[in-house]
Amino acid sequence: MIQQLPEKLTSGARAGLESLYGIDAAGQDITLQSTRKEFVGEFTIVTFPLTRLARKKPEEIGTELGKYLQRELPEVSDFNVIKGFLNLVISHEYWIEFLLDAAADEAYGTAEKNGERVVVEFSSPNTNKPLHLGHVRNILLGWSTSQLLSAAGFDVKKVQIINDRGIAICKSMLAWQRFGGGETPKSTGTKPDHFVGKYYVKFEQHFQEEYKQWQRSDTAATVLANNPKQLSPEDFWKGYKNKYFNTYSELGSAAKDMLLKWEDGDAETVALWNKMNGWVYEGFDETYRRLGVSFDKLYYESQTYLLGKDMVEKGLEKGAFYRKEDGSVFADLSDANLDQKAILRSDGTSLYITQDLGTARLRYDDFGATRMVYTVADEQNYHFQVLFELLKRLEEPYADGLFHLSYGMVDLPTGRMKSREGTVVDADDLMDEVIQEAYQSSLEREATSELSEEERREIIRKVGMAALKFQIIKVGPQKRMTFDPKESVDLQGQTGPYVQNAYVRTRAVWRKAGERDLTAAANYSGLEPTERELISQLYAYPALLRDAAAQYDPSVVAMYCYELAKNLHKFWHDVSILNADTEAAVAFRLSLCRTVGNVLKSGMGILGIEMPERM
RNA sequence: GGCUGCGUAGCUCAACUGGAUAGAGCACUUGACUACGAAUCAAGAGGUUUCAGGUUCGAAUCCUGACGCGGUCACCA
Repeated sequence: MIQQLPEKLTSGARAGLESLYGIDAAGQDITLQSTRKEFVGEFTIVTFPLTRLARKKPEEIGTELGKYLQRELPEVSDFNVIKGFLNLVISHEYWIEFLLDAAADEAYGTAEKNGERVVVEFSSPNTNKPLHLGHVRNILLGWSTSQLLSAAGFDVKKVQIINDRGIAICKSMLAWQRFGGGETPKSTGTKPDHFVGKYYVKFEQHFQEEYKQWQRSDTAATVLANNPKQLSPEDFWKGYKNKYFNTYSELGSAAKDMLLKWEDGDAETVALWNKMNGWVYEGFDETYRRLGVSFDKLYYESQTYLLGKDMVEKGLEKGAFYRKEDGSVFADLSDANLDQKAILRSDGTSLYITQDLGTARLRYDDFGATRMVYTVADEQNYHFQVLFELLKRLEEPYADGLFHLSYGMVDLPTGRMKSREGTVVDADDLMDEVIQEAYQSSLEREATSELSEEERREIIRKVGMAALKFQIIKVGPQKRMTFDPKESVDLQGQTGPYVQNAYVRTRAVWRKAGERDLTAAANYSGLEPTERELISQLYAYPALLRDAAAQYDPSVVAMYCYELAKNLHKFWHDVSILNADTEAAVAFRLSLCRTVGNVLKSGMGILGIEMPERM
């Protein structure tokens, strides 16, 4: 279905301006917005900006333009003017026809395939510890954005780059080797990624212990005495930790040795590395499965970390980069307000940014995508500015389609999550918690009592996950958010289950209605305000999806679903459906329920939230 | 300190990108189940949109400055 009302109204308004005032309005912006719900009408034209052109008061323009539109456009049945606002009422017939069309269209709202391919990266964890709340926001955001782009017509490929190498995983490996005593996830009954994470923590504990002991040594005393800023020992040692790790620490050098061995391809080390990463992936897979997300392709840093040198060469040839005397390669981005940036070390080895250049190219070669979206927290804003600028200077074919889906970090009510202070909220625990809460809540209800135990468990899972997901996705991506676990288990108010409940109601009434002949719906007359509200909201859905996709912002969809659900609940309360006065009203309202249900399911589906048939 | 983002009800968030009396939810107070499902609805209370200027018919939104809170400034990732 083509959305044309806004275009018709604005072009009609332009024609009106020409006919009424002889203004050449071809290039004139017409401010069209949806009418606020305290006023009558569905669309509003703001006439303030037109006063200069027409040389009349805003009210007069509103009235004259209103009359013109009512006369010229069959879709406009009435209007009213309040100050500089011309509120247009859309005709009953138009709405009914629209609704019946939409009710018959299963895919209502989603766009035709546009043939353009986009790669969306999200999650991209390290393999040394389990996923936590921060990853959850990343994953939900990346996933829902993928779905959104897909609904907007793109051919989406979902990828992640797994940071499977480096010092972090070596710490876990070393700790397990030294302190593990041969235990395994199976032997301890631990989820495998948590098992590996436990050894990462264990490494840190032993390291801290070692560090404390060392601080009492003579060497340490000398270091402390030479402390240039005269800090207190406590503060000094805090900042010295990395230096200690790299120079004096036995555990530190053992971990670094392990990394070197890994880089040399030492068979034993690589086997250990494979074993522990394998455990982590097993655990991640389960978490991803529970979150309901999947990927089209996984990139592993161990296979990409040497990439990018050909890009460096290309940059040198193009004159975009330059080589210093010591052999290092830099790009001068100062004209883009981004400074000098190192691209290659003087020993010729890659940097993080080098690797990202190579990976971008690799993805292009793999998928031929003209757009790439990176779902990464806003602490890396600068990095992506640099990366995108470099790719632009390399004149890569996808350079204009790069987007950093930057999002704010997740805080707890107690402040920032800190692994060292044990305040990190684990993803698996969090899911358990919300599902448990949904279970408690379901005990008070009868609605699902005749279902089997298994069906009820499935509903409870959907409800709990909806609460968690909606809570996170409804916040705009750029915004740093405070996540209160107590609120995430709320099932009432502005929540996922609230929206689910609206859907369930639309399904319940249909179950009761059975098979029906709905042809009478076309004869319905006398739209209630709550029905008009629902219809114009449904009408806005396709454009809303398009805009949300253009902005890479799934929170827009979440808010829309909430508003639609809210109006459905109000409608439900205000009017009778099956007991309506006329057969036409029954048929019409059933159609309305069907379409609202479809759109709710579609919108929430984009967010990765499943709709139960009962709850 | 340079660059950058943010600051809206007690709390968590909106505000169609410059439009109407700044809206929701939670929490608080009150009312509605003999109704197609009350995980619902309705009502009340809650605001100098951090502050001070400016731009204009009109500012939470744009500009300048101040204050406050993040992030980032490696031949780390």
